[in-house]
Parts: sequence; structure tokens; C-alpha cells
Amino acid sequence: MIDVKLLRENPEPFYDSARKRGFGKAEIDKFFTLDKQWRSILKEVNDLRKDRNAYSLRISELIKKKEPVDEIKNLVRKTNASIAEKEEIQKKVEDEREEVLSLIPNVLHDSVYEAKGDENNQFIRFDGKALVYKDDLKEFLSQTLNTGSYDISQTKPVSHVDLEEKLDIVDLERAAKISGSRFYFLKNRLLKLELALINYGIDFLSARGFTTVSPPFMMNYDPLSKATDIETFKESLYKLENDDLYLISTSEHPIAAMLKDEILDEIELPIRVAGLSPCFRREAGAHGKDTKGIFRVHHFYKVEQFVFCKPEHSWDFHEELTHNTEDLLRSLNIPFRVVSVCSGELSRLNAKKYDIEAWYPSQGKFREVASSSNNTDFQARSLNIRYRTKDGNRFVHTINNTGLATTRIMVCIMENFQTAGGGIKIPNALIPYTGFDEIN
RNA sequence: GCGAGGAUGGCCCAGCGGUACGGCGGCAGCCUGCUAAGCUGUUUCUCUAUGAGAGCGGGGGUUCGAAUCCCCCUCCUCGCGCCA
Repeated sequence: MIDVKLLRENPEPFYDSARKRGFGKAEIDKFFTLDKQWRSILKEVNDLRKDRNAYSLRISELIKKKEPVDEIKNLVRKTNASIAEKEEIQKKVEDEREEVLSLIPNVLHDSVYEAKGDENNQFIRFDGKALVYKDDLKEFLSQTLNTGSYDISQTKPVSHVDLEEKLDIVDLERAAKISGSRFYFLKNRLLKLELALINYGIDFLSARGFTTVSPPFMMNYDPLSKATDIETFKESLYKLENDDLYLISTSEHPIAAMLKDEILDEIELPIRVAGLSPCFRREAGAHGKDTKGIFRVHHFYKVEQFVFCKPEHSWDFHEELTHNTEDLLRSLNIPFRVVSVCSGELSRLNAKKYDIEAWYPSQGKFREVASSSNNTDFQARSLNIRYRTKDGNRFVHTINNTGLATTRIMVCIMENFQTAGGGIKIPNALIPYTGFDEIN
């Protein structure tokens, strides 16, 4: 949620950000109309309440003096009727106002490029050395603004889909039989690789000062809706039938909501939390996309980074979290690029977002493996997470970024580290965790 | 799942029909020639702000008036039961 006071005082940045994202000014205009109405009704209601309180006090005085009170009781009854009448209108206006308010997006960071469509995301940097099939070289160079270093492959690397089948490490058919498409049995050494990645990711972030948690995997509507833009993403969430519970799509949400309604001491900040959880996604809008293999599936494990901090530090932490993931990928020898997501592709909460995209040789493309967002005070305001300062309580800023999403990284490893013998080489950093150096 | 007890401001706790007591902590100030002790004020949210309204886990009800009484729900604690 945005800051209403700021919006009233200085609406320009809000109009500007909404426009850059491709929204009209209608929402903000509508908000101002409703806000004006709401405030005027609020005043009327409060004045009536003031009267009612005075009468009530008078009654208690009269009773003490043993004087009659019937007349004034009637006065209170009448006032209460007026209050109830006005309150009904107020409630209606207030609900509408809240709804419109929740649609107004966060103010963008100045550096965000104004455009629509992922193809307009701004290239920031490339890191590593990519294995590029000769026919994909042009695309690779264009995607890295000619800065990417690479080794040319004369043959097309085997796709992860084929490897999964050939090495007997994924069973999609039987999973489909019992759960439908986009489900999977992970088998044998690939399962060990997943466990290794999880442990590696947790150790990696733990060493960088993160408290590690495994959060609840289901959440109630209220905290979830405050941690994210739930109306937009409802169709991508699994909802439980008999309970007010949703399966989480990322541990960002329970971690963010963990401090809901709390007032922190200044010295507690920053709070770095690394979360491990399965992430459940319906992928409802993704029909026909990545239908084979485990690249896009209904659940996967993710190690997530999250930071609560003071406003003046959030841009530094945004870079820090981005660099953490880059370092992690680098330590696994995975080539990647970082892009700054353009204005039209950001969620309402994001002030700025980097996507980190790994290179997938058989696809000849960079694909998203991590997403690093600064939500400034937007998420914290909805969740009411504050910290105490000399000059009163202020909202914290929240920043989140993927640490490591298992299925995406496993696919990446399969595609990037194929051996001559048709196996998959395990990155050195992971060997202590897997106990083997190749899947074959 | 059953029974009992509980949820009050940042924290602890009192109040149990008349408009939230007190303590701790934080902040501001006073005093004291000291990093002590003491004193005063303040501490949540909203509004058109020297003023007012709301707020005692959430929602409803009774009443002129509800933290207080009644009903429903949620969560916590302790027993009992069941269980990986």
C-alpha cells in the first residue's frame, strides 16, 4: 500500500509511476474523489460521536445526583440512529476507497526504464563463460550486448528433457498419472542433487549473516493478501477447500508477514532472513509454455533471501541481495546475465526489480532463475511493520531475492555441464554435498 | 477432538457496566559539577488537528453507556485423548 499522506501532499510521483507502468490516472483520480467524500463523512460521524459521548457523561452525572435521565436517553437514542445511518455510508465509501487505494502502484525508482514487455528489460551485466551452440551465437551476443564471453559448441547440447529420461532421474509420466501435468518424481542422483543444492544454498546465505528459517507452507488470506498483490496473483495460487489457507508460492510471503503488526527497535535492523520452502504454483497462465521436463512445474524448493531494513539502506541491500545470488551462481560456474526489469513488467509492489537469468545452452536462451525486488515501504505498510525512531515510528523497507530455486538450477546444471559420455558433471562446490561428481 | 484457564498500549500487569490503574523500557526535558539516583511530560491509529474520534484478540448482541454482561469465531497455555 502506498502512503496516503504523501499522495495527498505530492501526487505527481504517483501519477508518473502509474503512467510509466501503463496504468491510467483513473485510479488515483478516483481515489481522490472517494478520499474527499470519506473524510467529510468521517468528520460528520466523529462530531455525532462527540455529542453522544457528552450525553453519556451527562447521564452518569445525573444518575449520581439521582436526577431523571429519560429525556437525555432519548437524545442519545436519536443520535445513535443518525450515527448508524452515516456509518453505513461511511463503510461503503471506505471500502471503495480502500479498494482503489490497493490498486495504486508503488513509486518507481528513477533508474527503472520506461517500457512494456520483457524484451525491453535493460541489460546490466553478464558473468561467466557460456557454452553457445554455433547457431545461437548471434542471439547470445545480442542478449549480452556483445559483452558475453563464450565457448562455441559445434553440436547442439542435449536438452534437459532428454537427459532426464535417458539418465532415469525424473519420471513425469507416472507423476502425470497421479497428479497431472507439471508434476514429477525426482529420482536417484537428481534427488541427491536437489538436497545438495538446498544445503549449499542455506550454508551460503548462513555464512553471509542470514538467519535461516523454514516457514509455514500455507497462509491465511489476510496476511497473504498484505504480503503480495493477491487479487492479481490469485489464479496462480492453490487454495485449500476447507480452510482459510493458501499454499505459498514463495517463502517471501510468510517471511514478510512474519513481522506483521510489529514495532521493531532500531538496533534490530537490518534483519536478514533466508527461507527454505517448497513453492506451489498453479501456472494457470502458462499453457503450452515449457510443458516438458521440470523447468516449469507446480512445485519446487527455493532458498529465498529477505531483508527488513531502514529506508535509507534499502537500495544498498537491493544490490547486496542481487550480488549474493550472482556470487552463488558464479560459485557453481553457471553463466548468467542481470537485467533491470522495465516499468511495464513490475508488480505493483516493486519499486525496482532485477531478474537474474542463467544461460541454457540447449534452449539457446537466458531464462530467469532469480528475481531481486525492492518493495521499499509498500509491503511493510500493508503488513504494518514499523521500527521506532526518535521522531516516531516509521515503516521498514523490504527487499527480497531468490537465492536458489532447485528445479531451475538443476535444469541449468544438466544443460551446461554435459560430459562426453552423456552424463552430467556436478559443479565442484557441490561435490561435498552430493558425494559424487557426475550423474550418469 | 474433549475439558479448564487465558488474550488489555513496545513489554509486564490492574480494572470485570460510567469512558484504560500502575510498573518496566524508549524518547524529550528538568535537576544534580559525574554513564548514579530523582522529578516532569510523552509513548497506537485516523481526521479539516491548541481540537476531536477510534482502539482492551476478531465479529455480532444487550444497554443511554461495554475492556467489563451474552453469543459466535480465532489463537495461546495446561490437562486428557488420538497420532507421524
